[in-house]
Amino acid sequence: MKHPSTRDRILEEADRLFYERGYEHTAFADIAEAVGISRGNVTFHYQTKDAILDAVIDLRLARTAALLERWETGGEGPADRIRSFIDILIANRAKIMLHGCPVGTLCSELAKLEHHALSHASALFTLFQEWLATQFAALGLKKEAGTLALHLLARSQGIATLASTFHDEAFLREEVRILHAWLDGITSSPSRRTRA
Amino acid sequence: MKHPSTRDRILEEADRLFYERGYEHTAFADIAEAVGISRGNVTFHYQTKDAILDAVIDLRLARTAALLERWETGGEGPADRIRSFIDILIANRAKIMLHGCPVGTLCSELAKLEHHALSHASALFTLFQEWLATQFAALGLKKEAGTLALHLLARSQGIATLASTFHDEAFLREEVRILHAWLDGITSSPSRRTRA
DNA sequence: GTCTATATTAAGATAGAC
DNA sequence: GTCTATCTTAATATAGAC
Repeated sequence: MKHPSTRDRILEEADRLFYERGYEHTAFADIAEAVGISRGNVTFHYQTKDAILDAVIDLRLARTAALLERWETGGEGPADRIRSFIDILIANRAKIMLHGCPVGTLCSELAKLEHHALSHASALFTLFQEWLATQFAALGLKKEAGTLALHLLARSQGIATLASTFHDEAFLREEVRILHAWLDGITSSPSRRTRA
Repeated sequence: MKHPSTRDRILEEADRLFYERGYEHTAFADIAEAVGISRGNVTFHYQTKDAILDAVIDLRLARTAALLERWETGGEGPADRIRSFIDILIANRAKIMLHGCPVGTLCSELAKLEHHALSHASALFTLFQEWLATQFAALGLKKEAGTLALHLLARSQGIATLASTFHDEAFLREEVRILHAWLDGITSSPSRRTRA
């Protein structure tokens, strides 16, 4: 890790730039400049831009899986694990207010481009969804676990979209508070869970 | 309206293409082809692409204002007006599942581009927000009206984002059902409104 | 108002020297 | 592995004929 390869540094900068500027708006030259190498060197390591995108998605998938595994093996119960998910909005609020959610904005862009990598990128959502569904099931909500997981994903997405549009931290914090209240309502009174 | 000017036809096709393909991914040539004129003719009517974008946003603002006014002068009360807003997700589901929300996806793209038109485009959100806040205030929720309006906007955004990522109509319909239940909960028991 | 032709810039991608 | 140089394509935008 002390001496990352040029290939890894390209991947790292591409990951950041695709998030900050979007996939299409990021040029080979931008990546090369960020790494401090020539354009030709970038194409030596990754022949096409699509190849970089695929590698970036794989990197994000691996990091997401590792994050979820850390949360899974953590000492807290399923409710606290779901709270960890909700609190990403707070932990990453600075970047979210500038660039939105890295998963949602990538999927939205790829959907508009009708890019074949959309199904690859949407696996990021699926990772979160399945993990969240596992937590809801562990709370005794096995039947609605998948629906609740998608619902929470959608709520997070909407918060990120509006927070980045208005660069509004107060809104983001208020919505996170409401999400925690929603979760509390689910864990304490299961019969009312579909109301929210 | 029977004989729209070339300028209006350019605007109409640009509006559609910016929604379907995104702003940056739409070229002058695409607009010209859709209208059935030459590229040079497009630039005769709109000198720059940014000028087209500004005109498209103005068009959307005018149409949104007209829509909200129709709902406002309609016979139903504030709760039914909010239901009209929620039901756009159903009415426009085919396009939403393909291209997402026209407001949210435009604002997300412009935020990534750091485009100066973002503040112009975000006025679309503000139109909806202020109108929704008026309805919530009319329901006797004057104090929380602004927060509730933003909350509902965020919920709609999240639904549109996931619906377009997964092209999933069942998810969209289920989430609309949950939104209606949320609204019912607010109108019937105000003390629990911030829970959802 | 509409067209063709063109200037200019930038991007993705390739070839070959070192 | 890294660079410079170049090919090719496509995009915004302009100029000028009709």
